[in-house]
Amino acid sequence: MTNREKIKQEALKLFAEFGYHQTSVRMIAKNVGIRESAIYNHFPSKKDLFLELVHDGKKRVQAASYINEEMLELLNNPELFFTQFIDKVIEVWTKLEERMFTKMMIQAKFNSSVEFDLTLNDLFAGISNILEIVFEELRNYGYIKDYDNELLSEQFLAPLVVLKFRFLINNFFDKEQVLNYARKHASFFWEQIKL
Amino acid sequence: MTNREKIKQEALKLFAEFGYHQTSVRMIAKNVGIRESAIYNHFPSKKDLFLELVHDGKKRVQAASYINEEMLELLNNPELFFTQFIDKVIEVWTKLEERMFTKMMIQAKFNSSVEFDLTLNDLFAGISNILEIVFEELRNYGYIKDYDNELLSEQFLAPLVVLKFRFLINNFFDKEQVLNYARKHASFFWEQIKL
DNA sequence: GTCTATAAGGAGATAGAC
DNA sequence: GTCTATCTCCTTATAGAC
Repeated sequence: MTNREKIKQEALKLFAEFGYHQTSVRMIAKNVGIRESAIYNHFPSKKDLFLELVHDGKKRVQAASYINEEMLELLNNPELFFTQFIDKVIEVWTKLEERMFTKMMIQAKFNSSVEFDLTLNDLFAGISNILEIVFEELRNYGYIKDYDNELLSEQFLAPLVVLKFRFLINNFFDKEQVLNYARKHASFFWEQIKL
Repeated sequence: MTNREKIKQEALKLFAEFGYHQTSVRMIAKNVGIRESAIYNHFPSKKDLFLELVHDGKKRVQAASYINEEMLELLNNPELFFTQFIDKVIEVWTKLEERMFTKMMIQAKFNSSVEFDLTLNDLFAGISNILEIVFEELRNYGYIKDYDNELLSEQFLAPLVVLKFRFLINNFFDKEQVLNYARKHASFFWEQIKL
């Protein structure tokens, strides 16, 4: 791993834990094992380093896949589909890099310090889009009651978003516990909307 | 208004907007119209000032009432009850002081900088407790399906929490729009759980 | 590419006059 | 209680040797 990559890795870790402003270039350098000034050989400024992390994370978030071919074929068994979908979402969300990125993003969003081109909605857009397609299909099959796709998507997602925020803040989570919680909510949701 | 009160007012405003660390004692003093050193006549340190704001906010949150006698009598008309309950919650949540305090809290919680004695759950404990009582009553009356009170409470609350986070981040909201969104979700929720 | 040294400025906090 | 002046430390960033 090059020093440039190490810098990005440590920066993400520290930005996520302490926030952008509370993380100094000195801290990043120390964690990498180089001097502060060496960082400026790779990035013109602290802000540019941050923006590159945002850019990387944005691409990763947009590329994240919460669904595959096999799962789409499970749509005729919605309960099973949702179980697998939830597992996939939690699997992606609990990856260390994803957690650090989201935490860094949310902190930056809350205090209007650094401007950057990624909204909170962008973080959940991938899942929302899939959900709306899924509900459309389920409705066509006559499996669910007739509600607005967007409303259904928000209702399904909200408890998961709250769950995610909670474990990001606590900086600790038991993956099994998170999974159980998410499955319970998905199961409740399905019970409500099924025909 | 005394200078001490002014200091607290401006500090809350700035901590909410920029976060604890990104707000300097100098900024607070400037907004009040005094010199930095004068602040130390009222508070031994920046941290103490912050902790006093947390203490005040905590008391306010714990004292917040989302329900009254008349509303409890509406429990035999749950749909109307939930409409009024939602209106009350949004009314409390959209108050300037409440918004600033919550935003300050969440920022402080996300970057584990200052330690203080208030969890994110505390912020929503008041509403959760009422909801669990409400669901207990509604079940006794035979109005709703038999689900765990805690699960129902979380499902009801989650979309509202997400809504709150969203408008805190955007720092702007149209109260009518927020109300419509909240009512729509409450109405959906009621449709699902009613017998 | 990394180092040492340093600049320039902002931070929290204090001393002492009024 | 507020002021001016100041201390000490930490910040981002740069210059120039190796």
